[in-house]
Amino acid sequence: MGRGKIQIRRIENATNRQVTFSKRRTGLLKKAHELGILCDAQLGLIIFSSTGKMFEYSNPPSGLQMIIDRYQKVSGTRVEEFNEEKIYCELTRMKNENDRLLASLRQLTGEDLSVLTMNDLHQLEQQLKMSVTKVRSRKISEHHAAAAVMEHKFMVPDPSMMEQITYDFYPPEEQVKNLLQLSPQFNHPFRLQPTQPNLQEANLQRHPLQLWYGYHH
Amino acid sequence: MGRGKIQIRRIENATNRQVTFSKRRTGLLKKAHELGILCDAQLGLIIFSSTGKMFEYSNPPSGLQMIIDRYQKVSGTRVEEFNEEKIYCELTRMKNENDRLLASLRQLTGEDLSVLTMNDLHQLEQQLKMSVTKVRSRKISEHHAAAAVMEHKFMVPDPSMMEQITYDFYPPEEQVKNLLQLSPQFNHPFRLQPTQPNLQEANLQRHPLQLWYGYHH
DNA sequence: AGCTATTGATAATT
DNA sequence: TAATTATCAATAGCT
Repeated sequence: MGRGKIQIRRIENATNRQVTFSKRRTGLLKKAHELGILCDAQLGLIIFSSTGKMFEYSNPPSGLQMIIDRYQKVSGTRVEEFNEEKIYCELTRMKNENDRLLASLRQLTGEDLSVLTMNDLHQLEQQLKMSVTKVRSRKISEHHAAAAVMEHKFMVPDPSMMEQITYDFYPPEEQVKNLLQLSPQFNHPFRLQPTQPNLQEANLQRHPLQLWYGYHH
Repeated sequence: MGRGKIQIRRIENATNRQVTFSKRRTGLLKKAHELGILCDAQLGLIIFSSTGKMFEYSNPPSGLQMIIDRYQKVSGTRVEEFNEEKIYCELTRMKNENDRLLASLRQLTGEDLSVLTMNDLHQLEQQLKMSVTKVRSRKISEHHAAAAVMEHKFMVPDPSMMEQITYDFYPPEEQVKNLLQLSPQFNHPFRLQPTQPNLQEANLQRHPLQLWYGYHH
């Protein structure tokens, strides 16, 4: 229903996900509203975004709470007591997942290699070399794509340009910096130590329930 | 959205109303489902037809009751329920942290470079080169430490050994494998796709309360 | 936030 | 009721 068909699966790009969420949420609320009006139905809708923000809809004259009450009566399985233990288990599981990911990152950045055996180090080095290969390959693709845009056509690689291109791909050693301490405007995911907390959820930051610690500064 | 435009007002013809209700209800549920998947949102929907029949939807893995509970916590003002909402926020925050870490990993492994600009790619490549340097440095330290243990003393580097050492540090290309698909016994943190779930928390695995999903397979 | 090319949903009809 | 299809509506990709 747009410029191209999409697969119904989680949108990985956070920006796209947010934009799509906003658009489709609006569309969904409109559809819900229309259904209630057209067919004289009573309906309630609750949405929690991935950032924890809540949206709700209910068609007048009944409020969402009234619809929920009606639902509770019909379903009759009101769980009075929320199982907090399950949430804590989920938090624990996610924290461990986080720890694993962080340990992986620190190995891939060479920040912490303490637990690795000699054989692990061998394999890690190979992994890194493979990554470099992929990055270089991607750079070449990007370069060609950019060139195509500039020239409004795809360029046939010109041998006379290769030296310059090669030079571009391998900046002088003077440009080598610790990528974990990049300039503030550089804020891509592989930056491990952001200078500020994630402000997308300022409301959450105001209540920093720190159940665990160790990698949030 | 059909053979003709319609006004959004109650459909007086009962048959038409019922048919439209059925069609639009299906469409609404589909839209809700898609929104949940695409944008990683948690949502619940309750519909009562004009004849009193109830329909509901909630996106897995959380049930409608759980979403209602969460709604009650947010909309309600009871203090004892405030802490639970903070836990939800913490879960959300941690999930986003997880997303960031995973994105970083995929960049460091070259698995997903799609969002990076040419400049980012430059910096990422430098980061990877630096990692390789650190890994090699670590390997040398390890080698010396091992040698010291073997000889019960620290060895002074012997120029005649350096060739052999160097060879050890750079295995033949035939040994280069995809480190993300290592043998089962290799279970170090930088392995991104374990063949089995982390069994360190077997007790938690028995209660897999999956509040969200999208990157656990 | 706006703009369209496209896909998706559905009102009318069979 | 279900299937078909001409139309309208929603929205994906871009700017």
